[in-house]
Amino acid sequence: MSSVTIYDVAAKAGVSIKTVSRVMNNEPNVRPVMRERVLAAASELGYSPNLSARSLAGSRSFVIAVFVDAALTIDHWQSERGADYLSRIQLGATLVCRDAGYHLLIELIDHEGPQVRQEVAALLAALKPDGVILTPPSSDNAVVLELLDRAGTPYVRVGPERAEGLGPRVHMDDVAAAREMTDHLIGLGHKRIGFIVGEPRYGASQARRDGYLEAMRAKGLSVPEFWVRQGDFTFQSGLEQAKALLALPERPTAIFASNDDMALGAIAAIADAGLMTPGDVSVAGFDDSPSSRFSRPQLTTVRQPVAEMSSVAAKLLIERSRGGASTERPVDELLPFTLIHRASTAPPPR
Amino acid sequence: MSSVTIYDVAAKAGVSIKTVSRVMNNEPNVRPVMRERVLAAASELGYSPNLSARSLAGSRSFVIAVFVDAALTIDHWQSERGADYLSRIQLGATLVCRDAGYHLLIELIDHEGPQVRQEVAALLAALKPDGVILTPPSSDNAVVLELLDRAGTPYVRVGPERAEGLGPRVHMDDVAAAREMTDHLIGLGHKRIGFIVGEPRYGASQARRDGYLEAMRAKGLSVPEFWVRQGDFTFQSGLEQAKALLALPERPTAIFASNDDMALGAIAAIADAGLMTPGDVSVAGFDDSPSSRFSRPQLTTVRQPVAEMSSVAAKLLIERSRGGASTERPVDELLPFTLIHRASTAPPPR
DNA sequence: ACAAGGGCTGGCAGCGCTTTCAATCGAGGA
DNA sequence: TCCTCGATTGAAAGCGCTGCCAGCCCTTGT
Repeated sequence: MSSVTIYDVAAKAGVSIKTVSRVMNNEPNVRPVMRERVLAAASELGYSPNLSARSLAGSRSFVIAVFVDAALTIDHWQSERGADYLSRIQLGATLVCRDAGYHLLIELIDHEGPQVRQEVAALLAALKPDGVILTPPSSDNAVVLELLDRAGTPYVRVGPERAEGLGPRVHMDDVAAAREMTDHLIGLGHKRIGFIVGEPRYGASQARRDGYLEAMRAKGLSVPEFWVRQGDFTFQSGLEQAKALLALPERPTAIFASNDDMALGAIAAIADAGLMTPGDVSVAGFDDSPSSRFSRPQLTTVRQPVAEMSSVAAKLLIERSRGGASTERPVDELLPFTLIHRASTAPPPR
Repeated sequence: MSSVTIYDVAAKAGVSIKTVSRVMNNEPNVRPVMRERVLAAASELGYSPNLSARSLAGSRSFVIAVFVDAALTIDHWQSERGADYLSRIQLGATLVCRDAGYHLLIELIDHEGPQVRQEVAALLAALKPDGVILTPPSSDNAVVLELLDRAGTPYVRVGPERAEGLGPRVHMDDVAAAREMTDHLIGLGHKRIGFIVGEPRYGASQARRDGYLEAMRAKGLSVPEFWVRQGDFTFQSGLEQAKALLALPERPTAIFASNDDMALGAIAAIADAGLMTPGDVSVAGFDDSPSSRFSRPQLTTVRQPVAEMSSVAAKLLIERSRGGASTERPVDELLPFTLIHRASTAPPPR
């Protein structure tokens, strides 16, 4: 109940509270002897500085906030994608925060509607976080970015659609990833490769399609318009669009879906059509979601460095909150993806 | 940068800061006229009370912390289960917090090892959260519970193993759920029903097995020991244990796995054996994880009210932090589960 | 030997709020 | 009419810490 304060430690160590403060903050200009004595007293008393007091008195709050879209979370919280993506984001950030003595605050933001401005402003005013990690679609929300800038709160945009000039970002190269996966399929001998596009509201959807198209064209393969189908990241849409592809007179020998859920849908469609994966039709996904390993056959897919992105983001923010000013050039971290070759892709039937 | 303080609002409204404080906290004894005037001034200035200051001066921090096991998160963060469970926990709690003006803090706790005590103590001292939501295995960790009690921090245990007497809890009846699912299988005509137990460190594993055994015995069906296989909640273990079951001279006509991942493993094993689900062998799971809908056939499973549990937990904590003292009898909320009948269960082959 | 420049410590004034308690104003009761 | 009580307001005292600055000591330079 009655917790240990800095005064208690100071008294026990026989120093002033200012010295205790110095020790707790790892400031220089404290003799090792003093430091030891204070540390001993602190640990004996089980002292831990009060965050609110630190935040109120000083310029740091030791809090990193993560902005997550409310509608998205609620709509999609049952889908593989949402849950998985968010967990990974959190894992990366939480680990970094814990090690640095920071704390992670999750905030649901309602991006639709007119109250965003007020909501976010209130949040920033109340919390004064040392940094904010923006997940899509926050990463591209003009209002949010403006308020953050105006409040002077450092932030990092994770996986944003729009390019530089909008503040620090940590992302991966969706175009290259899709291109490489397409190259992989072409390398196996596929020439007729169908593509299922993701939910158009996500920038990643366009990027992945572009990568696919680039790779096809680079190899001189024509891409009839009806090979590129519009999905929405759900299993169901993958199922339907794959069915449509399979119904074509000259059906594709491979299907590349922009995420794993849709790829699983495609595998289901292939099975429903009495065909085999990858014997008759290869399937590639994107995300390396947990279920990509549970499917039969296991899915060839692209692993996104989601946890890594948020952990880099958290590190940047913490570093900055410690270091003080922004001495650096604009941050633009590009993290590597990985192609995961599993069993769902193989050479086309000859 | 320079934010709006209570003084600014007080000045603008022509009242004392105390009155502004009263209005912001919805305290009684403020004339409607004053209240209006203050509210107007506050909204014009875009004022939002500083959380740290409130927490430092007052007795509330407006922060609810969620304790999550670190090892679990890291080990299993790739598995369906971990990610899904956690997201749901967070969804429920975050929504409630947002509506109540509270904030959700995620804390990774390292339950193994000797430093738990110090780690948790430091956390509580630093944060002074108004409440803590304990997820398994925190829900049953003696050290954590003791520290929480000693610090006087209210908490709610979500889905704990051990029964009452250990503080408030919100949970579901795993035994009944497993019993009902088993009854469902028996009702379809199955008599030889194999069971795959989950990771033994989880209380839910025992509970579900017990429910299965109860149902079998209640119907007078004997359960040879080798029908009950030890898994560990992973797809792989489900696959292996199901293989073992299928290899039995008189193989079961149904397999009930204590979670969906293992159930998916069982479906894969059945397919590998050249058999059909549910034509030859029915499969039931537990969790209603996203991928339970993506499997072919779609999985019959039990939906746990995870988001509901955490949302109830958050509500209880917020209520208590507002209401003040603990006037109530020990909290013990039992939330209903739901059997989800999908395509993986059917009558046994005759 | 003396001044200048560090390294090390403590003092003190808040940070922006809530709490406690005192003060003021009316209305109802003796 | 005077007193009491409740409803309203405000003043002052911190909450536990950090930022700034003054003061001390000991080293170094000349």
